[in-house]
Amino acid sequence: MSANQDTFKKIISHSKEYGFIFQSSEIYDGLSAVYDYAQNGVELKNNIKKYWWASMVQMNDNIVGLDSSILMHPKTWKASGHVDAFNDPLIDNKDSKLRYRADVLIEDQITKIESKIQKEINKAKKRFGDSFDEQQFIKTNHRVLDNKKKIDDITKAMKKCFDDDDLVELKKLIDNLGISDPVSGSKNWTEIKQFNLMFSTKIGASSDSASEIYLRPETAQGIFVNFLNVQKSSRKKIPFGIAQIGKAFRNEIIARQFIFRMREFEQMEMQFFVKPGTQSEWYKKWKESRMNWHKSLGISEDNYRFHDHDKLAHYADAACDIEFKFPFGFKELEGIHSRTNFDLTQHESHSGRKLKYFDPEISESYVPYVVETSIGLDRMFLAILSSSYVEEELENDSIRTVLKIPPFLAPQKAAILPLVKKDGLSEYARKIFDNLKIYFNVTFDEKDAIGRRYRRQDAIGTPICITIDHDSIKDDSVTLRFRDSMEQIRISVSKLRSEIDKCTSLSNWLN
RNA sequence: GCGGGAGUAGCUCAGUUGGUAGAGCGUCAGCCUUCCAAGCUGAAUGUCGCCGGUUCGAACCCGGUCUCCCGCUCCA
Repeated sequence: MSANQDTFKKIISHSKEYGFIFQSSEIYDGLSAVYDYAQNGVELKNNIKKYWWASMVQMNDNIVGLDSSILMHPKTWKASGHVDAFNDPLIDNKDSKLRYRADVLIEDQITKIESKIQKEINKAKKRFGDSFDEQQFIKTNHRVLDNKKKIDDITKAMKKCFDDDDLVELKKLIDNLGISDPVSGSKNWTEIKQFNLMFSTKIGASSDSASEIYLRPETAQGIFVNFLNVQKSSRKKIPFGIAQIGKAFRNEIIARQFIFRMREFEQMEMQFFVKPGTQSEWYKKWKESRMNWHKSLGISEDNYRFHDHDKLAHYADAACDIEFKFPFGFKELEGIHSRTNFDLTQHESHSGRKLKYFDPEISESYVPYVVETSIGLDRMFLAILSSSYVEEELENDSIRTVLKIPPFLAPQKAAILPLVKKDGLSEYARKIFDNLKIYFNVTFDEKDAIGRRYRRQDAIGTPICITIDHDSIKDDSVTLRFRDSMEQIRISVSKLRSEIDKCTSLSNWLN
């Protein structure tokens, strides 16, 4: 096991032990790839949301928020392309243990036949030289015609299988074509199974009137279908953006790596609507802007990199990921996509409604282009957790486990700790706690030796410990002990609020 | 979904050829302590992942199943 995997295991254990993340329905043996956020996890997660929301919506007067529903009209997913793209007929090779998309295997076969035809043409070209009439050759050569017919038959057969949803026929097609595993050459295939990555449920309580509906596989479509409503009611002019935080659902074939790939997950997305032709400039701007946001967290910059997409999705004219160095390697944390006008145009044609913006500057209407920033909240959570988990060796050879979470994201901002329980220290400390809890998430602990209590707070990432001793009662001063440096300073009780605020307030990180 | 590994207290793990369920840490109660874990006393916590089989008897053997980890595979 590599050191990184070891660290990853420790982080998973730590998450459970200190109340960050539990597996869903654990007492029933859990539910695969579904997790719950516990008392400290929910605070951290909420703080990440707050920071993102403040950075995007509060700090940009041309971005507004939205909270659209998880359930949407079924036509949404037809328009977006998910109904087609998220349905894969998959087949396994029993010998090589490899899995393929059945339609891709058949298409590969077609490509092979096409190259046969091309070879035939090239051969003839050589033979006949300048006098070669390619069109005539294709029309008359029986080998070319045979192969053309083959392709035609296969295409038709495949189309029929998909139209009829007939996977048995599709399997027969693979057998009849003698398709073998490109790696092993084996023709020992399993049956074809249909995988639908979208969760479906029924809307309508009575079974006869109920119709199938999907849980959204991404939050973006909720923004697109509301585009004109938001634009008109907010009176925003292009360029402007709509931001949203919400859950999305994917029935992943495999879902692994803790909260990195879950079936129920949360996205923080912003769709930025721009004038056609200006998209690449905005794409660049948001690419840079989003990377700066990540860097503002103070996590080592070596942990981030861009990954520009070579193969673009059907809707995009440019796309990249911001990848983060998770314990299991660099993986996608956020995507920035130039989505063109694909989504809005699709919704126009499927809904029959116009989704055009009238641009007063040029007195013309158009379907805006869209630049999307989309970040996985759970991945962001994991990025922060895994990069802030530190095991420090101290001078006395003891190990200190500490979560060096950016202070404004920490679940608890401060812990109030009476040095000893007696002599009225607890009562005095309790008063301080009651005064501070109005403004911050603070916690109170009087059990065990003071050093151990510091370690407990280190383990959940509390940036400040406030220790009350015998002098405190005399002169109203307390000791502040800082998580990262373990340094201590003495301050007056009256300055506590401003001191904690200075260290942990979100507003210090904006801009 | 396939292959490999694993599942015993909150955590990390012991558990002999099948014979009454264990430790350390943590947690809780109390004592002692004026500043960086491991001082003292006591306590709680387990359907040994789950179901079935073999057996006089199963944490241990067998079958099934669930979950997790690793590798494939898939991935807007």
